[in-house]
Amino acid sequence: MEERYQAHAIEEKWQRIWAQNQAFRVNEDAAKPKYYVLEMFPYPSGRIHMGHVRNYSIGDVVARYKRMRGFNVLHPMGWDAFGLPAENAAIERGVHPEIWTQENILYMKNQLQRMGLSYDWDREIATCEPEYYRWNQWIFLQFFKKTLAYKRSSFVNWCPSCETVLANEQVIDGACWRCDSAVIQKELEQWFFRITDYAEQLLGDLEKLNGWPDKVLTMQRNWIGKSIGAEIDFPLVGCESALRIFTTRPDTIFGATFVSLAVEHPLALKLAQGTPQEKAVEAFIERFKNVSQAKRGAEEGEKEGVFTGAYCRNLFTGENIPIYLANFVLMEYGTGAVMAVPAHDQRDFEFARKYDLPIRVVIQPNDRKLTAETIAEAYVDDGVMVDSGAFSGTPNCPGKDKIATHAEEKGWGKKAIRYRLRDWGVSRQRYWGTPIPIIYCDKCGTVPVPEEQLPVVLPKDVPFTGKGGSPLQESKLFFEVACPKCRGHAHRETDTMDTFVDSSWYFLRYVSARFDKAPFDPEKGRYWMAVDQYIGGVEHAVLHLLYARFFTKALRDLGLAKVDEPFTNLLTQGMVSKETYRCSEHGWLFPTELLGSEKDGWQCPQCRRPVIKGRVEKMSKSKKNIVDPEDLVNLYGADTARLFTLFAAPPEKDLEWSDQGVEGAYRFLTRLWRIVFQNRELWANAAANGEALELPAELRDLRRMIHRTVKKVSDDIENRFHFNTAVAAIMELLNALSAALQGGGRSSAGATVIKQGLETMIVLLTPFVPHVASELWEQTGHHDRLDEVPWPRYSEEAIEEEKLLIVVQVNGKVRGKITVPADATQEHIETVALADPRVQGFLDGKKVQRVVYVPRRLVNIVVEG
RNA sequence: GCGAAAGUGGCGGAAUUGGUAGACGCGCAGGAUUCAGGAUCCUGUGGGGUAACUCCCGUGGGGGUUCGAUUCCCCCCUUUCGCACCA
Repeated sequence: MEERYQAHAIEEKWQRIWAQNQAFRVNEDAAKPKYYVLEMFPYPSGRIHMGHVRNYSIGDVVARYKRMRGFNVLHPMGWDAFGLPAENAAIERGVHPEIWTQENILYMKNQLQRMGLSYDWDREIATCEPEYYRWNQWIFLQFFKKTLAYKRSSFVNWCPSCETVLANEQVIDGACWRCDSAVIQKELEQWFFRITDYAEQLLGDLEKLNGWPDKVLTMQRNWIGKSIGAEIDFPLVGCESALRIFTTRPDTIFGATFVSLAVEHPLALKLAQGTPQEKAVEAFIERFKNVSQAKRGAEEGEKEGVFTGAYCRNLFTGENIPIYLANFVLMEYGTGAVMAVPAHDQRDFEFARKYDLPIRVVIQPNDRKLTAETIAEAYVDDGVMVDSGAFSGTPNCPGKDKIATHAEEKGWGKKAIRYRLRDWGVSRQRYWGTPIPIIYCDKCGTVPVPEEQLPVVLPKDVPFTGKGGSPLQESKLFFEVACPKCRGHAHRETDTMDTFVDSSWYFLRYVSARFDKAPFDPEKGRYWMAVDQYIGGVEHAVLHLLYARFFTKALRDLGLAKVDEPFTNLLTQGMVSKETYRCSEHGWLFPTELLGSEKDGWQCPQCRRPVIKGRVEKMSKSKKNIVDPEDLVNLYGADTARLFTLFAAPPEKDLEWSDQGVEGAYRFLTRLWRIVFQNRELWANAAANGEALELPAELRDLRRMIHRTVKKVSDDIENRFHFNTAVAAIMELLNALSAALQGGGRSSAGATVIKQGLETMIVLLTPFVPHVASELWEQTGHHDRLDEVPWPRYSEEAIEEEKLLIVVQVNGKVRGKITVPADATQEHIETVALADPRVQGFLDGKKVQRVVYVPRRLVNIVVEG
């Protein structure tokens, strides 16, 4: 090795050593505490991006730290390998999705390995392999048995021109991504998972997740959206049946002056038949039925509706009230019908004003009196029920339950709880996903594929045209099949599963990645689960994390998983962003193509107009502000890439890219290398251990700093994940050691302490920059591998200050600083503080009213005036 | 509109329970070294006043609690994110 820091040679060397020694392979070991750290696995899109580098650097610090702390660490990696881009590549370039995916995996695996990430690669999985997705199918069959998987008709995005189903991300502004035709909603039979069965548990168990960010918990809570209320019947006038509504405000029922229905409501058209309103209702339904809910009220929530011509009875008031269709009522929530209380619901209020419907105040606030004529908006807060028959005078909160109870007693309805959460539609009319293991027989109907016939393997002989329905229909070998029950003519389900299914249990697969009797070995699951630390982007705060929680609970109820929750602690890392440049004429520009200079202003290479330095934005191709990690590693090495992303910001915050910041990280490593390398003789000459030595004051200070750095770095990693401050503390230690080395006149005691400081620093750096740390460890004569060295300990005694710096304030302003022995009494400290000449100047003979003493920190002298 | 988080030097960010605001890094300035450039090392670096010890101001703005507030409370402004008609 040369005296110069050669990142590439070092990194290749250590990656080879780790691979040869299988350094990060783990097995169950009852003797050690286990620790399962997991980063969200990537989609093999082709190349890793900065977000991956950041995510996996954070995870690797945790994994390496815990290993050095004596934990048996499971740190696996795999590939979320099914999905749309592979199929798009097939359609656009004629590459088979499998080839495309496997090539990407190979390339990206190499990129990850060049980062020096400490994965147990023996446990690598790819969800597109039959050995993996057969268990998706197996789980589907268990769900099917328990009716957790069921089929019903539902709407999909449909491009009439391409004649194909579109995924949500293929719909751009309501148009097809390929041909730009308007997308319509088409009804298809689809498979669903009954996640709503678990709504209450998914909500309740959020309480257990103390290690999750509040933000994510709130998002999940809102997504599940529990509402407590009542379902109440409003009998139709001139008809036997009744209209059932759902409300969370039964206390306002005496103010219900009409009822609103969703346009999809089954009775919407029927009610109008034979009335003068029939034509108007038909037109209204026609107008809105193909418009997605998001667009229906796009114009500032403009409320629109139409009278159906029919009436129903409010059983509480005995009145007959009109039934309207309204654009803002959702068929999917509640019953698709709501009682409208204009005085106490803003939407109903606007609707009533627009269509001149009666407004009746039935809740009065305590501090003023509302009248229907004077209110400018709905009153939605609490108060006392008025004009509510026998319930008048009741505070509205208990009133909610009283009304609901009354309705139950009379047989008019029941108490009800509703969730915003919908069942999870898992059918995709796609090729590159897990085939749904179902067979349709002409005689026997829907027949599950027998478990012993799994996996149902994806056929290879499929054309990728981007037209028509699922490509699987085109494979005769796949499609045509004998019924497992009657051997008669049958065909396979051609839908595949949503790729979120794959990622809903992959963390369980890692515990026994090659197990072939079940999705995972329950014994190993018992040892490793739950994931102690999960790390990934906040964009998965709802869907992926909710589905994974659902699967864990469902697999627990099947007797497989033994935990209620999959992820004990969750860290959501911020995104990586960078400044952008744009020209008013030519849009976003790469910084490398700009003309001019930072100082004199940049110019557009095409039109020479001045370029505006845009905002700092998330790195994206379209904004042209991407930095490719591969370039970074080629230029500086993996350790620099890791160090920069860890040092520039704490993990949960956004990280703003800075080329100069990268230079700074690299400079630190070269400096570290140089200082250790140039002082190698320390290891030949210095005594082994400085702890027992009698040291002069300045060396005691240095030793104290070494111990304090160990404490600081340990705390920052362990308790806060604040790697930036941990790295800063190590930098400070290097600065102090460097100063001590330059102090000259090095005594043998000094050499011993400095050597110990440098060694400690190398060990502390291991989780962050494992390659250069390992190499320096070896260069300084160690024969053990650094990743197997235990994490350093600090001693409370060595951290203890000998002298204290006490701040002296006068009336809360710092006026002096005094140094006292650590064991000085309060009395002594106050005396010294008052005697300080600068402090005296501010006291100026004024009367001391009070002296505040904060132990070991400060004295505040309060004087008059 | 509702909900959440945040606002600190030229920049990224420190200050863990109310106790020296600006650690560490970047940038910048000066110096050393060098034929020169680069690299490296040293010193300085919130703003203002001062010959100087020192003093005044300063954590988005305004008020409050406190001996003492970046930190706690109230009001306002800005930014980011999430949900957006869920009855």
